[in-house]
Order: sequence, then structure tokens, then C-alpha cells
Amino acid sequence: MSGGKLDPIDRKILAELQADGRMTNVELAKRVGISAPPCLRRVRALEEAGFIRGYHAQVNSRDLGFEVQVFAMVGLNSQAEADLSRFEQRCRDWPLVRECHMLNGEIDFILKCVAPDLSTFQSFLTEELLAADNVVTVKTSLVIRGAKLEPGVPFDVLEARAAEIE
Amino acid sequence: MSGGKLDPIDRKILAELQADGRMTNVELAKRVGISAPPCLRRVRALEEAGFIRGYHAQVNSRDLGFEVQVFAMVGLNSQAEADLSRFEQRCRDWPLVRECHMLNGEIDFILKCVAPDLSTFQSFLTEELLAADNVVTVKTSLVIRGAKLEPGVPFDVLEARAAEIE
DNA sequence: CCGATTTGCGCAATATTATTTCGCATTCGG
DNA sequence: CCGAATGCGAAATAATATTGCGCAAATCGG
Repeated sequence: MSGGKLDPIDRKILAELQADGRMTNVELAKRVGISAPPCLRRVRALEEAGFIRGYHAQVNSRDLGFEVQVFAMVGLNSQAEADLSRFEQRCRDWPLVRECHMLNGEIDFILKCVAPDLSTFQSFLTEELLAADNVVTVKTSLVIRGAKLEPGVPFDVLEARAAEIE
Repeated sequence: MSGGKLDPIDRKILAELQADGRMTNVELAKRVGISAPPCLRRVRALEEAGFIRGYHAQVNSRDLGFEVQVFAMVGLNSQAEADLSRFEQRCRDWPLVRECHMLNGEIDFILKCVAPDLSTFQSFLTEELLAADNVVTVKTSLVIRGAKLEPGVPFDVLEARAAEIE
């Protein structure tokens, strides 16, 4: 695993842990075809090297009382790096904003937001987001339903590419 | 935990497992202030009841060779339920599409896509997405950088609300 | 208000799993 | 062809998960 390159076993480990992050190490080892100790060493190395950023339980936000999900497309006045960074920091400070991506094109940022109800979101929108420095336009779209929510990366595509490269 | 309602310990469990999905049960028990066996029982019950949908390792897609992330805003011709469902099924079948949300407003769907490189994405865009039945407009925006990527739900907001309700 | 039922805790015992240690095989550069 | 480096896996040990109770507090019908 030295030079930062991954062999097929490493990729299999990542794929399995992406699919089930609580799999026991013995089960994982069985699936990738090596014994438990080297398997654990590989997992630790992958964590250490940053290929694995963390493990998270996927909670059902609707059941938890966050009925509203919204995508907000934000346009800024100035795209100077300092202003972009300042806006990003704002987003990090807002708990209702779960994701913030800087985009190219007319939209500068897209935010994925959650809220317990519409009025909570509206308050956030008008009092926080629209009121924020440097924000010019915000277009929001309510999520009606999530049709696909796959975490991470398509490992089947990755394997196909890896096979090509060989 | 009977009627589907959550007590403060359950919420703490969810918060902790959302933050670190591989935490051992003893550590979790320690943090939420009960002993290991009832803690494990609660976790199982939360999984069973669907509050926890699964556990996933968060892999670093860029390091894995998926350099390109794109948001695609899709407009359809017909919004009849059958047509919406057909499009959603298409999205589920496309590995490069990781998320698909149905929205209100002029945009019908927003897709979060990944690809190893731009040309792979362009091929997907022209040969698959734009060529798909019922698709009228697709606006794409490249992700320049991800400024905030918090999985799940803001438990601090949840706790604040829970406190109000009491 | 009281006893029966329910719910949920935690101790203690057992089964699984994680982690360390170490020796062996393979690879690689000289 | 040889020593160093890498990575595997068996075996031993340390932690953890899981099960099986008994017990206490809350709930409920009378």
C-alpha cells in the first residue's frame, strides 16, 4: 500500500465498507479473501492515508422531524477568493445547511438545507441567507422526494477502469 | 421506545452514531450514560424501526479517481407520475448518478453525478441523460470545491426543538 | 390507592471480534 | 544470488458484543 496506490483488495475493502460501514473485520476479511490481521492493517492504512474519511450512520431525517429539504442556488456579488471563503464559512456556521458546493457557471453555490418545517426554513432564508453579505440571488427548490441516495462512489465503475488500465 | 417516539438517550445515540458510525457499543454506552446491553438493544431497535438506514464509510472520491462532480438540473416533458417514476428508475440504473431528487418549481430533478474525468461525464451527458426519454432540458454545473459536507441531520437543532416541546 | 403488568436497566457469563506478536514466504534491487 | 523490505497468516491475548437473568420504576385497571 506504500506509494498511495491501491490494489484490488484495497478497492474491495473500500467498496465493502462503503456499503456497510459496521461490518466486522472478520467478515470483511472473509469477503476480500485475506485473513483478519492484514485486513485490519489495510483498513487502518486506508484511514490513515485519507481514503476513508470517516464512518457515519445514515439517519432518517424525515422520521427525526426534518420534513423539509431544500436546494438553494446562490449567486454572489463578488467572486473574489476572500468573499467566497467568507460565504463558505457562513455556510459552515449554519446548522440547517448540510452541504455547500461551489459551482462554475451562473450559480456560485448550491446548498442542501434541511428544516423541521417550512416556516423554519423561510425564516432562515429571509433572515440569514438572503440577509448575508455579498448574496445577490437565491433560488430555492423544495425536495418532493428523494429517488436515489447512494453514498459515495460507484465501485463498479472504478473496477471497470482498473481492469482497463492493467 | 415503543410508540415510535424517541427519548433523549435515543437521540444522543443517533447523534453519536451519525458522527462516528464505527464507535464501539461500550464507548457509545459510556457517552450516552447507560450500560452496554441496553444501549445495544436501543441501537438495534433504532435500526429495526428505520431511524438508522445503514452505516457507510465515507470514501474520498477524488483520491479514488473521481475527479469530476457535477450537479445536473433536469427538466422533463411530462410530469405524469408514470413518467416521473420511469425517469427515477433510469437514474437508479446509472452508476454515475449518485443522488436524484425530485423538486418543485421549474426544475423537475436535480442529480448529483460523479465521473473519473470530464470526457466520461460528457459522454454520459450526451449519450445517456440528454438522450433519455422525456428529458427536455439539462443544465449542468461543475463542482469546483465542496465547502461543507455534513452527513445527515443537525442534532443540535433537534435537541433545541425537543427542549422547547417539553 | 394497590397489586399486576409492562418496560427497561444493569450485572454476570459466554461467544465473537479486535489486536498484538512473531515467524515465514515472496519480491526486489544490487 | 543475497540481504532488506513487504505483506501474509497462525496463535495468543485483550476487548467487545451478546445473551440470560433478576430487579426496580413506571403504568394501568379496578
